[in-house]
Amino acid sequence: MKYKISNNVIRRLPRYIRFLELLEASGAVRVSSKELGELMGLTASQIRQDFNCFGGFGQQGYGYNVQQLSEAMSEIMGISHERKAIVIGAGNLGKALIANFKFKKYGYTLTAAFDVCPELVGKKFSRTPVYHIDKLEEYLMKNKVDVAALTLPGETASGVVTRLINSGVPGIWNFTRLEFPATFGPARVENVHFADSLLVLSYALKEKEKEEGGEA
Amino acid sequence: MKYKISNNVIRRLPRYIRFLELLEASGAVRVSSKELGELMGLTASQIRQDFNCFGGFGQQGYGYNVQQLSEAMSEIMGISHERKAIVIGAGNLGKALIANFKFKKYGYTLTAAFDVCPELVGKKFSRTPVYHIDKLEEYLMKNKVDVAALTLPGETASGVVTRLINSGVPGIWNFTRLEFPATFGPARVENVHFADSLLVLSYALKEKEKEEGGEA
DNA sequence: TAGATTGTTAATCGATTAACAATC
DNA sequence: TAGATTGTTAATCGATTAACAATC
Repeated sequence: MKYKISNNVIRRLPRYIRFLELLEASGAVRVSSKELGELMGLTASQIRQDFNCFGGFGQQGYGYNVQQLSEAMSEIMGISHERKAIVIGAGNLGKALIANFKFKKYGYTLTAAFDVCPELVGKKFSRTPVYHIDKLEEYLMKNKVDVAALTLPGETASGVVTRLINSGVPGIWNFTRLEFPATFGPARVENVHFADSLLVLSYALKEKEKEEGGEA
Repeated sequence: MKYKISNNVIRRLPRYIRFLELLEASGAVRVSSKELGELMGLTASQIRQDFNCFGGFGQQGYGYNVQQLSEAMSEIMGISHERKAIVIGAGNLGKALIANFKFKKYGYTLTAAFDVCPELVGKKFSRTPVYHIDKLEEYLMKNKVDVAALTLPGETASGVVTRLINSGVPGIWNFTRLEFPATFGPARVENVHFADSLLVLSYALKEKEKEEGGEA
């Protein structure tokens, strides 16, 4: 169970969790790798290989217990670590995270937001207080923070990342147009680039149009 | 130049574009696969292989012209198709897209937003009018739409997708908690799941902690 | 020309799929 | 027990890397 798990596998795990929760919600108690594969568009073989990176969750002749498997996957992703998050930048995207993102569901408590805008500082959104970004170090000194979500303009992001790392924040969830390396000094970074996915969609549309043009 | 390009390559292209634009902005005129590889954390070999899926953009002994290459990549992604987009759901995330996302930069014009909320319907955000979702079919009848961004609650997303597809919208940019297949009937779908990336970050943090624990 | 770097072929590596014995 | 389905090994496939001749 303990060597290096490939990145491909890791990135499939959250997807497994989502589908398993869906199954759970629909009342399914057990699922076979074949059924799950059909649902998710994967081969049964791949699913079994993926799961067996972490040990045997199934039972021959039966399949997998949906709830048990779902919990095991969540556990592997570290959902029970009781982590703390902050949001930096309380613009629309920051507010979207504050108001709608289910931090709790993924093991996080959102403890604060930061912004420069005087109209926002001092307010609360969905019970999350907004502090001035100048108070960042002070806050980090007093409060453990595992992940900072960057929802601020790209121009200012670079400096903020330096400050976060200097204050020992280990996780950066980056929504800005900048990209930081996955391992950035002592920190771990996840970059989310909306534009990338829109471009991939554009490409798919182009391909589709070509196919249709070709057929006609 | 014309067979099937692998998904891995396609998903790397937007990233190439981003780094090339960065280089361009920094005033670089030429770049070698070696330099670009060091910048992006890829091998020079892989970069040359990727580019050569689409034909020879470089020049032996010289490298690649940054601007030319960047434009060629953008072109491959179909950036010049002059596409139209709408946003469905004008909550925080919808507003974030409307206000901050550079649709133009990626070849899109954002033409409308839709919502159910009476406080929003009839208003404009950053020059984008918000219509009632009941008017969706009417709007789609009169206006070509290539991509609909779904920034509404998951509960209502499924029905909206059916309506979009019935009205012939070919592209779905899905930000809800639901997941649709990449090819969903005649439509092409890109799913964006914030939670997936946060979980991957959680996993990375867990690994980091384990390493540090191990060393100590 | 000599040096650099591409485009491209060949080699390697890793990931996915297939197969099947183990076993519930 | 017979049937189903896992866990796991072996085979295949595809993606990445290495190598090098072509050429700017």
